[in-house]
Amino acid sequence: MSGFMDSRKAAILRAVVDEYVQCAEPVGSSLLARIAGIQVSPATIRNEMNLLEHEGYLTQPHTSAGRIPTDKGYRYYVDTFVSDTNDSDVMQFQSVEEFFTKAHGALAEMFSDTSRLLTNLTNYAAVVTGPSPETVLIRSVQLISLDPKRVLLLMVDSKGAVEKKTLELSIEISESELEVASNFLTRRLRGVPLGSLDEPEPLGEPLVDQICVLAVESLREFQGETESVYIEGASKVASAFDAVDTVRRVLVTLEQHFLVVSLIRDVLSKGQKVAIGSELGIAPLAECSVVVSPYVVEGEQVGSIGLVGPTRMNYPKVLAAVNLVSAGLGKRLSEG
Amino acid sequence: MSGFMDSRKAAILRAVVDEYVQCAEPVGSSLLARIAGIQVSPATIRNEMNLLEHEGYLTQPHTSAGRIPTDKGYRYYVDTFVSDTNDSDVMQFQSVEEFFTKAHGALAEMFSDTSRLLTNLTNYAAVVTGPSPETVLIRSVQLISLDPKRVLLLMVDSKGAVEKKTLELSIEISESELEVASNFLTRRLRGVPLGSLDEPEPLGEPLVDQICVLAVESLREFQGETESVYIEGASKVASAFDAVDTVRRVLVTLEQHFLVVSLIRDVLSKGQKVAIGSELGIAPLAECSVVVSPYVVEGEQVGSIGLVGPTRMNYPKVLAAVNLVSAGLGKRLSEG
DNA sequence: CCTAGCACTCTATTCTATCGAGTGCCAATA
DNA sequence: TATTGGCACTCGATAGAATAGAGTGCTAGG
Repeated sequence: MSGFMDSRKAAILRAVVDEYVQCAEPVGSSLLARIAGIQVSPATIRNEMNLLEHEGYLTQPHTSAGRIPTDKGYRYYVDTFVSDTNDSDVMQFQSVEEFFTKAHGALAEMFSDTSRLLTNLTNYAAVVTGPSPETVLIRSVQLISLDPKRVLLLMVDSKGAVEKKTLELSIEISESELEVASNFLTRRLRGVPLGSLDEPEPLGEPLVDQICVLAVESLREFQGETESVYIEGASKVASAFDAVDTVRRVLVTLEQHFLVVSLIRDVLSKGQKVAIGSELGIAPLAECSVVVSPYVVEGEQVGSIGLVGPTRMNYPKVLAAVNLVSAGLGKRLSEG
Repeated sequence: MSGFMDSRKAAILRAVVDEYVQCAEPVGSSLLARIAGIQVSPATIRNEMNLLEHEGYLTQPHTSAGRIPTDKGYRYYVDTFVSDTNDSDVMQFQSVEEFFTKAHGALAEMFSDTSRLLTNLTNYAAVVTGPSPETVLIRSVQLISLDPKRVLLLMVDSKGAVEKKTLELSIEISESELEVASNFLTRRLRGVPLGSLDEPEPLGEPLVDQICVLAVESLREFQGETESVYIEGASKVASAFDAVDTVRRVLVTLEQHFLVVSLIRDVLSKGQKVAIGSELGIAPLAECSVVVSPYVVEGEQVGSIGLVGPTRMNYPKVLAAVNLVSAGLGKRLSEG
């Protein structure tokens, strides 16, 4: 067992992945001999494939079938043959470019539209996570009277997102007092990260102070809510697998947003952009791969986009799409 | 052919639907004779079922199988046996009640949480449509300075929803001028329906007037964006059908939000709460039924909720759930 | 080191036979 | 006249056997 990957073995592995991704059927030695740029006989290819199987890169569904890649096989393929540079074809590039120049509107729509764009580009499920609360700064705080005992708290953050909440008061408060409180809060909290809010010093006016305390309390709650996730492409999942069981399992998993978010976070924290099958550590997603990319706004990484498809996916194309969309989103958000 | 539905035939039809909804298998005469409260022999039941088939209420998958209901059969069942009153069981009622008393937060989250509630109650896909722009009144308009030449326009509407847009100015404007404009716009536009905005009379200050015109223009654009749809429960669709093709078709259709919205609108406009299979007039949803209910806020019907499941669904339970949730949502929105 | 040849394995397909659920019809019955 | 037991019939579902073919591993010879 020469547990070592010479260039011919690598070429064969590559060809198996390419072929299987395209046709979804186990690929045999004779097919490879015909197709690939490998000028050796099927018998030689069989020998190599045998080695590749023993080393864990390929597997056989059954004795008399061709080979399909294992997760380890995909991993080698991705690490060796898929470049992370944006060498995508021009058509895609243009459509993405166009999308981001035309796109405007609220942040939430921006994210969900981006998610839809990515799912349509790739035909797999797309995930876009909004900015995490640590990177969000408070820009403005407004208090708007709904009726004498209820006030709407509005917060605008540094990314232009708006959060709101209704405050219930035990006592009545006048519009002018609200204005004082609004101004005080905005002046005091502008530029403060949403993640690190402390109590404001009292102003001396009991009514205003009371509402300020209430407001800061509520602002803290926004911390959790700014964690937003946009997942699109359920129908693509149904197209990607032919066992309805698998479809169900994957969709159920994707509906647990926190799970998807932490999954993406985990992949990124390992410095990876791709995670394959068992690498995900989530049983229902054993047949899935995830491709992720953070996006950068004004030099700062604020969120990430991801893609969930079958392990048997076109990695080069998907990686290019994810890179492109994350770059586009970052650029767009830096401008607006 | 006595093309007339006596009470025994109706009872048999009812039993077929009940049984088929529960077991998903064609039901035969002997099973019915055992189960149902019908005290006649299988032979008699066969005769009745034969009639029901010829009249279009039942059908046979193949000669030697039991019967399953047709769309017409389901329709008769719903019209005859399913009451539209809220006689749901107490457990459900409590959990829904609890949800709506605890629920708070932004309108968008309210809707998507409601959609999730309904999909979890019923195990089918849920749709919640937000208020249509005609019924929305402006409550407050705020202008917030981002930098000297850019201003964030915020609008709060009568339902507590917030819309925002960044305005790009050709000239610089001071914070105090912004405050004047904010106050003017709020005073002038409070209570005006978003659907019918006209130009404000000029105030005399050119800078302020210019930004007011710009703001009103932008407010008009919000009209389209307040039309919101929240669809949840893709994984439930995957569980409801066992043909992956059907799952794919249904999911693709549900992703076309405008289609779903107009579907619900159509059903409601006919004064119906249930539409079954072919009645929907949408080929990919031939195997689906839709249950809808408008919800009422402060006496006015502002939106609707809907449910999409297989024709073979538990209509009484689903109708109760939809009614309950729509009532809860309406009540909650009337308060907040 | 490569490759042609060959025996072998195992799936997928086809065909047949059989089983059994459920029917429609008819004659008997209350 | 309405109901029912009896019965022949239909047809899908299941199982078994035979076949074809794809692809393999191994070996021996270039």
